[in-house]
Amino acid sequence: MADRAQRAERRTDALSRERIVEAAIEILDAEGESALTFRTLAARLQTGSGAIYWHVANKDDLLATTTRDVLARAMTEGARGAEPREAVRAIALGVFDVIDAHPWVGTQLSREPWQPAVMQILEHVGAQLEALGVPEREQFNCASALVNYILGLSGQYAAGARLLPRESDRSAFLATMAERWEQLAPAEYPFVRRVAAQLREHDDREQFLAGIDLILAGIAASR
Amino acid sequence: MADRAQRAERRTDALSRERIVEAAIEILDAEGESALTFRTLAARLQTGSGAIYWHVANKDDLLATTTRDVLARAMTEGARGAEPREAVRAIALGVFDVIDAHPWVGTQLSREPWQPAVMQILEHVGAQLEALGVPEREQFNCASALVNYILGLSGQYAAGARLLPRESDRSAFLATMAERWEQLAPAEYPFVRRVAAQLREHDDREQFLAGIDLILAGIAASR
DNA sequence: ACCTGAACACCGTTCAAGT
DNA sequence: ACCTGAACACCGTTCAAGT
Repeated sequence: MADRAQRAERRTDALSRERIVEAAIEILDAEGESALTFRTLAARLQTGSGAIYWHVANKDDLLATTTRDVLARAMTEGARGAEPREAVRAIALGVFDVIDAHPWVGTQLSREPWQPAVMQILEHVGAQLEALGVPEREQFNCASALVNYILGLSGQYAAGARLLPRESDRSAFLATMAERWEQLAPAEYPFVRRVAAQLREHDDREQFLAGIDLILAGIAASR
Repeated sequence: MADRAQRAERRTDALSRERIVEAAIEILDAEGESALTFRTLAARLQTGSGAIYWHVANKDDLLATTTRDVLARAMTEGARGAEPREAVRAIALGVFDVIDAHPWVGTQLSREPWQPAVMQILEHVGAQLEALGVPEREQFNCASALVNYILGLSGQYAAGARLLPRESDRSAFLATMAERWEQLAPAEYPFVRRVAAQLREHDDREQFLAGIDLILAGIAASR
């Protein structure tokens, strides 16, 4: 009996890849990318920093796994059943919402090429193209365009969140940016100055979706 | 006379923002992103690492400047005169070629939001939209779609180059990737497995351009 | 005003030593 | 087999001291 209780307790306490990844996600969400170190992680798991290396290869491995895990949840939810155009929009919005909730995912997605998380997005987007009537030999280009657009926005959005003071909101950030745009040299930046007002009022999510729709329209047009 | 000669010599030796940025670009090009530290930079400039801080604010400042400088050369070249669709393609290809030649630029572009280098791309792309007949209130969305797509590909391409052994070429890298795609679980990755063969043969530059054309077609279609 | 370079406060990663 | 934690080889950045 004492034996069993002890074993059960041991098991709860035991380090594992899953527990490490879970703790890493918690730190990333609560305190941001810069707060995740092997020392803080070891402290939270009440172990030595070297112990972590028994379960994960290195920091890149750890970050790729956290990213894939968080993204996988969003990927399985949306995009079931729906009409293909709607499915693509749902996948894209799923990714957007994950990055809105966990900006560090956006950073991570553009750090390693063709990492598992990116493959998931590529697969789910690509799976819709057949139903959209895209010829086989153009499917790769179309999927690549959609994925690269999604990754590009992810990166910029995450970068914005990274330099956002924790309390301040996105609209204040956009207002500051818009002001900076308006102060650019008129001769060099006529276009940027013209759209500065739109930056202030714009909704990131809507603009993101507008880009997806543009690519979908392009796919439909060049079919 | 002696005085003048000395002054001239001093000037050549003197540290300056320009010389620092120039040396940083040389290191980045020759040895990659990980080789650029304030210590290697100071050694190459034959000075102390602290001296660099007199001329640049910090490493982010330095990297943002190197990125803007390298990109600015490409930006001013292409895209003059031409028909607006061609101009957009020329701008995009200009960015692609810069990143092909200096992969670290791709990494850098997605690290800070709306940095000078990104503003340059946005301005040049946006300036073509009026001529393309895009209504004012949609110009921001269209420019954003094009820029985010360009940045997304930049990031992936640079990430690929980062883990490429220095001697090996891109096609070997693609072959390895294609093999890995073919070994993914059939049930989970049917689409990716189907396009794996295309990955092996595909041309990055052409695929990049195909994406630009897709967005341009979408812009034309939803006009 | 500009430069030097040691010092500070960190990192990721390794590894001998423990259990 | 798994964990500990000191040690190693780095970083970016600061700053007293020099010229």
